[in-house]
Amino acid sequence: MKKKLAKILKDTLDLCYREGSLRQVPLPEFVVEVPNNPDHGHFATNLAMSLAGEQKSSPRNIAEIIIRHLVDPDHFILKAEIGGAGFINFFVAPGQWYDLLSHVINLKDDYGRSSIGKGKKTMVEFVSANPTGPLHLGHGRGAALGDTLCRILDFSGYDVKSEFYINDAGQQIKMLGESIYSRWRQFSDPSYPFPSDGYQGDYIQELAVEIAKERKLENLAIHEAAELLSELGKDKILKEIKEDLANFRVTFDLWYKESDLYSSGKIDHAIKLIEKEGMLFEKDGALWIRTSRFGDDKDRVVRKKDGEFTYFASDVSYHLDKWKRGFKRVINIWGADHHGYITRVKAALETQGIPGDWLEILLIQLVKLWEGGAEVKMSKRSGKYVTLKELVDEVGVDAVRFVFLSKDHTSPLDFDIGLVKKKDSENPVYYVQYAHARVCSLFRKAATENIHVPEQPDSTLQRLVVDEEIALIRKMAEFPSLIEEIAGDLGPHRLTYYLTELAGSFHRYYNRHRIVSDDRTLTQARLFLSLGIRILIKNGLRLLGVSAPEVM
RNA sequence: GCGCCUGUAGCUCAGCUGGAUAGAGCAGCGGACUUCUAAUCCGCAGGUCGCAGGUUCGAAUCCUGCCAGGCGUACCA
Repeated sequence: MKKKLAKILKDTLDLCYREGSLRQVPLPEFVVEVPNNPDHGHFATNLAMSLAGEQKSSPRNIAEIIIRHLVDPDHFILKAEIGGAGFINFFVAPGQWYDLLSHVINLKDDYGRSSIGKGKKTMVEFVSANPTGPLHLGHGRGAALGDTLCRILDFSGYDVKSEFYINDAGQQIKMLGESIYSRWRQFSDPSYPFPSDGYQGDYIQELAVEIAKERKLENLAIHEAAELLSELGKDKILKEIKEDLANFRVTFDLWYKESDLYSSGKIDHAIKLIEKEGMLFEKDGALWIRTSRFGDDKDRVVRKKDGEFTYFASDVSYHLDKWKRGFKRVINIWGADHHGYITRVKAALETQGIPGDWLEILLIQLVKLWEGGAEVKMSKRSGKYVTLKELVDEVGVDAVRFVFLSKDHTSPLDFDIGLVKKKDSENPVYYVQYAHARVCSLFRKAATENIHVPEQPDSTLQRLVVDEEIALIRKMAEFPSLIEEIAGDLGPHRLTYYLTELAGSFHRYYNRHRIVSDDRTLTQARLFLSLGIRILIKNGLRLLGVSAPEVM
């Protein structure tokens, strides 16, 4: 509806230019928005104010000219007024609202779907946890965000793929094997030393027990055993990670192994490409990329003097590979502690002429865990952190996803276990889900009274005249543009707020007005309205990966 | 030192990319279930938007400088 209004305004300006009542100037930026104050109409625009400078006339004057010339062949606008310093406030004709509600009901699950993505090939890479331990809450936050972005981008017409990058090469995997080996030896010899920076969690012992049952470790040399344990341990942990994610309603289209970059020679190839551009040099026995040419503080090592590639090397080659695979929009979700990495990766890509804005990196700020007023320190190595699985088992997928998604990812998330553990109430997700269940209950009630709502909305909609009813429909109208905006700015937390507001408006309406009553046509009209609410909540929750229960 | 993120009600956070009187949820106080689900609703109270300048018709939002907190600044991954 905002778009329709914007078009009317543009047509109106054209008319004014042709007529000479306004000086022809380039179209200024202006917005059509929903005012907070209902007295300010259903929609408002600042068009006249943003024209004022170029027109050398007062905003209110211009507003008056625009209102007088409004090009509105469909009688979309009921009335237009000047407000404040020069806002134009629009009141939309009631029939438009009924049309919109009908539209929602007809489209059902597809209401809000769009094609603005134009099939653009897009990748969202997220979680990408090292297969050296179970997922923690930070991973969970990234998982919820990435998964929801995929759902929203897909809904908005992007050709989107989700990918998990598996760091299955390098030092940390070696350390995993050594850690398991030590724990295994300690079963028979408690004094056997444990690596100082080994993985501390209980899961290491569990893996040792499990693998010892499957394989004979006794006959192997230390390094052979450790290598075997690396391999098997990594696979088992990865399997567990996949299960935890699936349980969290997160699935991936693609799993990409770091080790494949080595075995396929892609790292060597990437380095050759960079060398070809003259951006590679040798110093102190190591190989460096001239990332400082592209905004980095200093140059970075890709191959150490011991001949091993750095993690940075595989990351560069990984991203060059993403480019080669033809992705036009690439979104990475990283932990905030990786932010120092952004410039150097982008710099390395720029040596190949890949523009910096091709890669969108979202940094997830920390999830801080509180229990009983004290902070619970999390550390991947300590093994003391609460895992995603533990939290999900305790609170449920719906609550965890909703809470994770309800904050902008740029701000740290304080997660009070005690509070969220409570399964009964106090959790915003229940507020939204309850509205959905309530609507379902209304339909059950109506059925017992032998009231059946036709498939297609009809003229009874005209019985919807109360302010709250129009406000609800107006709220529904915002959904498609909200989804479009989120597909652009990647801030899905706004959807959780939207749903909370929508549910709130409905709860308020429900408490104030009787829906199923003796008045048949009114009942039918209100059930249509409720159906619209149900569709919106279900669609919104689906995009968040949260269920919409019919009974609570 | 340098870089990134953050600072809005007692607490946790929104604030639609510069708009009209800054909003929710918790927590506090007071109300509403013989009536469609009270996991709900209504009311009260709570703010120098970290501080100081600047940009303009207009700033929580943009620019600069401070202050405070978090994270990062490896030939680690």
